[in-house]
Amino acid sequence: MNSRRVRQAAIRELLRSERIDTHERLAEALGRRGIEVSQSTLSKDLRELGVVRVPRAGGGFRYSLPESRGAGNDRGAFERQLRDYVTGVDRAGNMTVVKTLPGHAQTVCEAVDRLEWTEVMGTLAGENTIFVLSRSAAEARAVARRVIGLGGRGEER
Amino acid sequence: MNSRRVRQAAIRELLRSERIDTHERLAEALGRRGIEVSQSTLSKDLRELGVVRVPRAGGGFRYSLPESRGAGNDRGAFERQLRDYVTGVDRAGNMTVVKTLPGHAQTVCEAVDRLEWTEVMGTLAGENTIFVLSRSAAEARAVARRVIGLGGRGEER
DNA sequence: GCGTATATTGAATAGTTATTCAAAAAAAAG
DNA sequence: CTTTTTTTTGAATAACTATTCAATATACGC
Repeated sequence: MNSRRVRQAAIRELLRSERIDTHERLAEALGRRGIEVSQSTLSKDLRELGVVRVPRAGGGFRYSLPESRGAGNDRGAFERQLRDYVTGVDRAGNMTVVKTLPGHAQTVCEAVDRLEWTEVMGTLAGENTIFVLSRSAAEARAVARRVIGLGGRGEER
Repeated sequence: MNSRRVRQAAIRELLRSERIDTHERLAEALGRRGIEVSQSTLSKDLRELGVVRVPRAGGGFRYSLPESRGAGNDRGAFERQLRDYVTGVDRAGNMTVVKTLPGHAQTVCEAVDRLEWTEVMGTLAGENTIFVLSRSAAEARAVARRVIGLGGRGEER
């Protein structure tokens, strides 16, 4: 049959472009594209596609495809990591402090490194905190702004 | 309080060493280590740790930590990908055909490349199929054996 | 074509996970 | 130490996802 592959292709496309968090919403989104499908079938589809439901920093979830990690410099993926794992941003002098979900500092740190922002001199990751060193306070402010811009909710408490 | 962090550390350790697929089993495993905890608390813990439930090739699931991908040549990670995504292995002459979950061929292919097995001359990935070219049938047989050895048929851990 | 094997599907249901809410524990403030 | 505030926790429950099973559709062999 054909519709299965067609549907799974549509699912891939959708998950890449939209934030979807339940089978039901996925079914709705597919419906808008003229593809009617039941929740149980979606469950099977998602398993086959290896789709995973990742908790997002701000609460809620998002389905995520296992991206075939290309050359390893996929800017979008790094930014997504910031968006998903960063819980707060603060700054002191030329140092930016980025807080992440526990256990994710290493990952996010790596992402920051790979983004190769000019304002970043170096980084250091702990358990759930990253120190980002800049040459000046102005640059650090820029770093904080960039992180917040990606959705890493700035300044808490 | 303290027990929360202790528990989450234990969870990390457990998920790295054991194949766990439900909160309930996780609670049991923790119980064996003297840590009593409810399902609802585990739900919160797993969210905070960013743990994800990945579908396994042979059926079933496995909780997985978001590994901080190190230098990008983590042998264990590559082998895990084979174990999790490969659904079948076959061979024809000096060509090994590896079947994967739909959409995972690229990923698995990358992993095979990075493992740098001497018997592998080159690889080519489609949608859910990989062709692995070897210099001889004997080598191809070796490749197939290695893949199967990693559980390329949905094994136990 | 026809019959048979295989695959796909959804409704119902079973199984799992997330959230709510109130209690209790810790931490902070006085 | 006492009061107040914040955090952590589990029971109950809501929400969501996986599986079963029977129906239907498709591919296959003849």
